[in-house]
Amino acid sequence: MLPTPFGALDEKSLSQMRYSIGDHVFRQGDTTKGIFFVASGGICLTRVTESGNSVTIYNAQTGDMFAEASIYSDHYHCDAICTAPSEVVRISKQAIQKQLREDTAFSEGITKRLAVQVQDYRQLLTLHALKSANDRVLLAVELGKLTGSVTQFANQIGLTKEACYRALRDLSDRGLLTKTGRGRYAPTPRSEDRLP
Amino acid sequence: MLPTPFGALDEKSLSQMRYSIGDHVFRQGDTTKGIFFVASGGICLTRVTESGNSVTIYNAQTGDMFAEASIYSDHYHCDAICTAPSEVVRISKQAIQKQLREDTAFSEGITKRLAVQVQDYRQLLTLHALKSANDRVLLAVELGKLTGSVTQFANQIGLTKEACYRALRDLSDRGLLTKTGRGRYAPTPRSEDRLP
DNA sequence: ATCCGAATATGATTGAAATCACATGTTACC
DNA sequence: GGTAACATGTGATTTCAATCATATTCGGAT
Repeated sequence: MLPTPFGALDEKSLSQMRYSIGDHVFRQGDTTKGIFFVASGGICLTRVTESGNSVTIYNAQTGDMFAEASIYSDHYHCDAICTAPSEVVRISKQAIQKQLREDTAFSEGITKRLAVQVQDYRQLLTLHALKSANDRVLLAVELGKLTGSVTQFANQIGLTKEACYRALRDLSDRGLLTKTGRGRYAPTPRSEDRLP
Repeated sequence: MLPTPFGALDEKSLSQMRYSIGDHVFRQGDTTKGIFFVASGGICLTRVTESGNSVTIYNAQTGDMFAEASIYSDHYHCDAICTAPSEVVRISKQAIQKQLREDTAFSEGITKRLAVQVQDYRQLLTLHALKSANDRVLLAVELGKLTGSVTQFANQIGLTKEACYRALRDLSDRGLLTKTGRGRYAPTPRSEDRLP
């Protein structure tokens, strides 16, 4: 089932697609055909900068949507690349625009989604503003950003994987993080949280 | 003046407030009263994570708005703390909700504003992802970010002012930028742009 | 007119992350 | 079972931005 408010849309405005690792869902510059929902798998949104660097701007996992803002622009501004065998639902742009005009609840839902996205980006920017690798990694882990691989995590927070591993080890040594498995780390609960 | 489309709102739905350093604009858990515009000063949004740490999620400066998503939730999910003597305009939640229902242009304006912000934040994130000071400064100048003081510019793009001055000089020496005055730099037109 | 604070600008030093290199572990696939 | 691809993890070295220091210029207040 699609997340609110997209459940209100007609079946005809949806297309089920399947992708393999490395497949492009769309490319930077393509004309916008709609927005997407990851039924299963993972789609990574990356943008190639002028200097040739590829930066991850969002890592959509099962249950996530992506390219929501494309309703308001003519072309995609990033690449969407499949990182795991995926089932993706494409929601037609025309259908969304029609529903926006005719259904106020739908319109409200869209606005809420965008507001949340703005919050997420502000959070990411705040993260990138931290200069120390330790500070950055600690905050990112506490915000729950370390879900997949450390490599992806490192890319998302703007560090090399090596710097990331080192920071994770250092923070674990200092007791600020707890290593819960190979490549798995969690924040160590603060003393205030424990009962006396 | 408030950014579009908030100018459409009645004067009665706005409250001008003044805060000193350390004052709370609102607290995590407070019932939502509206969204905010920083007329001058600075407001820091912090959140207490599950592990008990207090983390900064956004640092709103003069001209920024914050807590937009609170229109759609009953309680604020972070603290808003004043970091510099500030003038803040509170925009009533009820007034916004009323306007959203009754004024389609206003509703569309909100949505477009959020969509534009999403694009802007993506651009800023792309900028921050560049590791080299030269690359970052060059791209930022090309994007027209250097309008006010170099000090502000440096802060915006996540570099120290010293690193910024050095990059500006280096890029000028290499001919990629042109110094147009004290603290003023502009991109050197590429050869493709000049007529033969 | 002059005093003060902030911005501009640059030089010297240091420190931390990038880079390079490499070993091991894990998973998927033939 | 073998191997290819990739993730995890760490050590050694280099690079480059942060930091510290200092001089000059500009604008606003007295």
